[in-house]
Amino acid sequence: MANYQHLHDWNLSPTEAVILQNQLRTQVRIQPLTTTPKTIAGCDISFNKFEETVYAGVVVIDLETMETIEEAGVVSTAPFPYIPGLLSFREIPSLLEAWAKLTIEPDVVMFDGHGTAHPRRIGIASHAGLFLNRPTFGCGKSVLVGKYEEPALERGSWSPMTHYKDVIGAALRTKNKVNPVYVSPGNLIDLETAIALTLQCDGGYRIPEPTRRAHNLVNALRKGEKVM
DNA sequence: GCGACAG
DNA sequence: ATCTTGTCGC
Repeated sequence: MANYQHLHDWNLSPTEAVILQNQLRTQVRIQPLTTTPKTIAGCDISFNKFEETVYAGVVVIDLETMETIEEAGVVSTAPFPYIPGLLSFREIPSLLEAWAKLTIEPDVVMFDGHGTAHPRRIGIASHAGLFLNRPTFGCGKSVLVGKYEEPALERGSWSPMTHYKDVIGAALRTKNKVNPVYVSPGNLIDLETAIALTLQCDGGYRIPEPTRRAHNLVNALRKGEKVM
C-alpha cells in the first residue's frame, strides 16, 4: 500500500479551511527535482450531480512506455462542498483512500486542478503534495486566478500566469491551435519541470494522459462499468 | 458594492 | 463536475 503523511483532519468549516491553507502554505517547496521520475500518477474524482457519493481514482503510468501499470479506485463520500479555492477539502480525502490501495509508489503526481496558481498559492496539487511527500503539480482546464498573454498556437508554446506580480504557473499549449491547459507546481517541483512532464505525457489530446486516464477510470466506476 | 470563481 | 445533439471548422 502506498503511504502518505496524515498532516491534519478534514472535518473543517470553510472559514477554518482558509485559515489552515494560510498555515500550510509555508510548508510548500518549489524546487527542481532531485531525481528523474520513472512513473507518474494521475488523479480524479467523479460524481452524480446532487449526490454525496464520489468515485475517486488514481492511475499510474510508466513514463518510458506511457503504459498504465496500475489503477486504484474507491467509492466514497465527499465531506465538503465544492467552493472555489477550497477544492482540496472536497477531493483529497477520497483520493487518499484510492492512493492507499496502490502497490506502487509513483515518483510524481499530476492533479486535475492547480498547485500554486491559487489565491493563497496552495491549490489541490500543493496541498496533496504535503501529504504525499513527493513531487506534485497541477494541470487545470480553466483558470482560478491569474492573468496571461495568449501563448503561440503551436504545441509546446507557453506563457507565464501572474497574480499580484507573482509568476504562479503557465498557460501551456499541449496541442496545435487548441485552448491551453494551465500548469503550476504543487510541491517539491518547479514550473519548468511541471511543463516538461505535461508535454512528455502527450497522448494526442489536449488533456495529458495521467488526468485523461484517471478521468476515464472514475467515470467507468461511477457508471458501474468497472469494479475495484 | 460588483463581478469572478479549479472541479 | 454533470446533463446532452448537432454542428462548425480544419
